[in-house]
Amino acid sequence: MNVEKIIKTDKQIPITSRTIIHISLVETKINEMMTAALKPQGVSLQQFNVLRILRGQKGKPANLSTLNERMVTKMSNTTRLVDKLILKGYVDRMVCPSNRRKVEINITPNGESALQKMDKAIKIAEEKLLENFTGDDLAALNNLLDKF
Amino acid sequence: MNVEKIIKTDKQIPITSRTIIHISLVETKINEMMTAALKPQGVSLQQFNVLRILRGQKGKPANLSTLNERMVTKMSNTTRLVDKLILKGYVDRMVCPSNRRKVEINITPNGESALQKMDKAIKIAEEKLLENFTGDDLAALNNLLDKF
DNA sequence: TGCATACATTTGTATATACAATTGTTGTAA
DNA sequence: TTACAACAATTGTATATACAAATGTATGCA
Repeated sequence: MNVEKIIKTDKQIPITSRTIIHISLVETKINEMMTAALKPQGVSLQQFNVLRILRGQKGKPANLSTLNERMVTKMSNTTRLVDKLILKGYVDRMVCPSNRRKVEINITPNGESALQKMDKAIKIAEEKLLENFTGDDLAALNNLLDKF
Repeated sequence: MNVEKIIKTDKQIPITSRTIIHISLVETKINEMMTAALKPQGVSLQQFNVLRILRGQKGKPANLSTLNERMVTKMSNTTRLVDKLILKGYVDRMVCPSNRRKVEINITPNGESALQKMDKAIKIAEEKLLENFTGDDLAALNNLLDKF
């Protein structure tokens, strides 16, 4: 991790920036590894997250606002994200009968079994990412991140 | 920060994922605040980083590979990033006379003064982001992030 | 009933990014 | 010298994302 190198390029960068830059670098690394892990399944990280949320619904359909609330994405993208999952046959979408403004999104059996494969790949990637951490480290890290 | 809410949506998400998701959420928050801070100056976070690197060169021109090495971006984007900074008059680019495959990129006086305004805006955003952190917290956080 | 307003989602458009292929330049070995 | 590989940057294309505007639906109220 080359934080120091970046900081040192410009003496006028304040020390507090180090943390900010460091987080950004770590996040980039995480993103790259997760994306690579999901590549064989042909889904993006965001698509994977949608599938996980849907599984957590346990059959109860989710509408777009719910998905959006639990994700890190903007509303306009959620529509297109779901579009792509439909194309892959991993979810289906229908107009909510009780309120036709809403849509109901469900994970398909096909989606569930694909998700299981993704879980395995993600788990391996995570173990690799976190190999230097003890349980206490992780707890401490979470506590610190909560301060943001 | 709504990490728990996300985790709880799907019981099958392993505990270690909490940290990973948490970092991603924090990074998103940082990104949003920094982007908002830079908006009045009309530059993206990436463009700001290029300008900082160029300032650190102290007049010595940087070529694209150098910029790229110190950034979190892919090569193909660096070209277009610099294109935009040229349009704004913040940097200039010329073919390197000693090796015509390379280019030399410099920050302009115009760019330097714009960068000073950006520094101020970023500093304010950072202080807001880090208001709950002590110096020890920041040191601990950096140490933990180094384990990635 | 009719109309304004709020809600849920979608679409349009500009910009950003990733990845692969391409261009132009240099170094080097037959 | 020429042919070929390596290098540095750029371009093409597909996909992703942000933001604003538009669509269709429901609700409240005169």
